[in-house]
Amino acid sequence: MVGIEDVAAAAGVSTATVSRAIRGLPRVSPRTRAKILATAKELGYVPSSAASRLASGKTHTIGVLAPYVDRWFFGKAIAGVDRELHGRGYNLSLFNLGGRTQPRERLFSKAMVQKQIDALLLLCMYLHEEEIDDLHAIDMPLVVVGGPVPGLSNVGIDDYQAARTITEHLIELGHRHIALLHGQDDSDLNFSVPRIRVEGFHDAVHQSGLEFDPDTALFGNFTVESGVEAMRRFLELPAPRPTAIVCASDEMALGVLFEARRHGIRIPEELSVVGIDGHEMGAAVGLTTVWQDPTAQARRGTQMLLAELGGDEGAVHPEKAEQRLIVRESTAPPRR
Amino acid sequence: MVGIEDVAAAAGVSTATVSRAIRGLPRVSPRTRAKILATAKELGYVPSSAASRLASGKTHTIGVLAPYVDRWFFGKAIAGVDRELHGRGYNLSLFNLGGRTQPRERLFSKAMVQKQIDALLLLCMYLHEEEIDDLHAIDMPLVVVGGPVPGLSNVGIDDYQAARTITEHLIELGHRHIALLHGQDDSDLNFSVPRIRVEGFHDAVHQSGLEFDPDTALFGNFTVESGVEAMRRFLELPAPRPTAIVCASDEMALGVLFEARRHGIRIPEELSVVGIDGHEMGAAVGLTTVWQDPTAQARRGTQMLLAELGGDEGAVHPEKAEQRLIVRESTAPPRR
DNA sequence: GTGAAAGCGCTAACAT
DNA sequence: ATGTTAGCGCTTTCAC
Repeated sequence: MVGIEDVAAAAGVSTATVSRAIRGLPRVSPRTRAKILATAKELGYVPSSAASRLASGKTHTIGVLAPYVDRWFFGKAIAGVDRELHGRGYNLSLFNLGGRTQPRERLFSKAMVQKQIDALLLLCMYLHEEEIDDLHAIDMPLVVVGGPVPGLSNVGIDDYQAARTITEHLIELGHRHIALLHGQDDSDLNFSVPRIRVEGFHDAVHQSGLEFDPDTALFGNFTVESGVEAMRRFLELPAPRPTAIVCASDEMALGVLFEARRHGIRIPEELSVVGIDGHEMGAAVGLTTVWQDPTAQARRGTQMLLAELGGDEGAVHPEKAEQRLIVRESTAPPRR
Repeated sequence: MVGIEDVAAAAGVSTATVSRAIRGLPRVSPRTRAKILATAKELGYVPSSAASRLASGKTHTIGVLAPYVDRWFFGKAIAGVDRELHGRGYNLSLFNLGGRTQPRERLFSKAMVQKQIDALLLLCMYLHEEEIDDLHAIDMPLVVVGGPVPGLSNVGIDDYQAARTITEHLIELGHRHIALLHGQDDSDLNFSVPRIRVEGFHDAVHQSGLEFDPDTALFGNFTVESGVEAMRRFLELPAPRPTAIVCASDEMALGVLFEARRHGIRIPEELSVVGIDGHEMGAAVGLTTVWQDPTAQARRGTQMLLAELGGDEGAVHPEKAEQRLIVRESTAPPRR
């Protein structure tokens, strides 16, 4: 295996100079640098990242902690991190804590994360109290993308406003009896996104002088399947049923839409359905939603991390992301 | 920072013993091991992965090379790798070559991959000739999950058979005029999955004595959006239009379904639609398909990699994955 | 602008 | 079962 010494010898310089030249550091004359780069290429030299990590203390790796990778928001976000890292010589290390039910190790301050990465990007997820504590104890640039985590900087949309916006859209159309399909699970006190969206919904309803019938609160877990099931339960509700459903995510809204069609319920004539997220399939089926861009959010978060690593203190800071109401064909005034 | 020497000193043993104890190697008495583990915990010792990598030459990291992370197959597969690695002390490093159009570096034999990982799991993708060559030159356990790459072991379904199966299902129902929506792009000679699926389709058609009208060959890129667009083009076809469409992926089939409904075309009465993959949303909308499980495939591939790293020579080998025709409500005999 | 040399914190022989 | 020690291949002062 050709090492830095071989290159140094072949180029007639010291290893120190080779190191500087390869990394593009100053204090190397153009001629020397050119010569070194040429011989390095000729010899097929590839620096040992292990040695470099040990000597420099930098891993040139960003860790991404995500609860899932095969769900819309997370897949998009990871793609964003990747795109931002790609070409900058940084690696992306993916960490997964497993779902919220499975037993999971406390790994924040542990080996898995510690010393393996230079910075951490956390995708919104279910967190236990102690995990949040661990997070605060981590001594490296850290940003969360998605829902806010108390005390940590995050890049994401205003979920409260998103829920209000979409609910008010329905109210403006004339709906007075609105059902809610949310992903709130009372055990998940620390996953704030579902809760915040629910709050936005309730506030919009109440401040419009309407009432919310608790019996029309449906539960899901943010998947299409849970939307399908929720719709089945909705159909068992006693008449008069709500004329609209606010879903806490597009994926659940899609499930609702699909199941509604299956039962011959015409959307939006008989039932208005809205979601939040801006899932691509929503566009294909005409789902009214509040759009957001997880990829862009993750890119922004990654940029902050990189800037902070580059010595730009304070580069990591909270930042609200773009969101936009997109009215399509799943909403209309109620018939009654 | 507390290092191995601190632990050794505090426990009254040598660093070598600490190393063995921590890694669970034999030749350490239970008492000693217990004592070492205790003091290590007490001191908050965390091994430096950089030092360990340098000294051992092992990175304990598996690289995953994927063209996308935010698409169904890839998200599921990455999740599978992660799940298999999780708990085994292995890290997952995600590499992305960028789409097929963007300029991309040749990174297989380069720094990004070399010396950063112990093994590579490749997710089926568009590969240039020279990239395949690079792949063959890589000196580490390597497996591909998904479509086959010439000369490399892969875990995946029989795409040819999947396409035949789904096409023959239509033929058995009585369809004689079948359109095809594929993802084949003639420039992508080396991404075999689209091509193989197309072959399966053609063979099924021809061997049933039917003819395929080239004008009913629609192109897409495996996304829902491209399915939507393809359906628009389908509707512009002169009558008599095909009575069924075979889509090379469920995502495209979903797009077709959505757009068909938008135009008031009743599925399956007026048009039968089939896909391949087993996408969750397919179940929700009643899409007939050939199901496969990318997560399981990736887990299997990862297991092979890990076994090979564990000294189990020949652990990596080609293996066909499970696939199954699932008939739902998007297919029926043609009306005419 | 360049070189010499001392680590970085482990692991792996080998010795005991 | 445990200790000794020589690296692993870079980076980084500090001299020159």
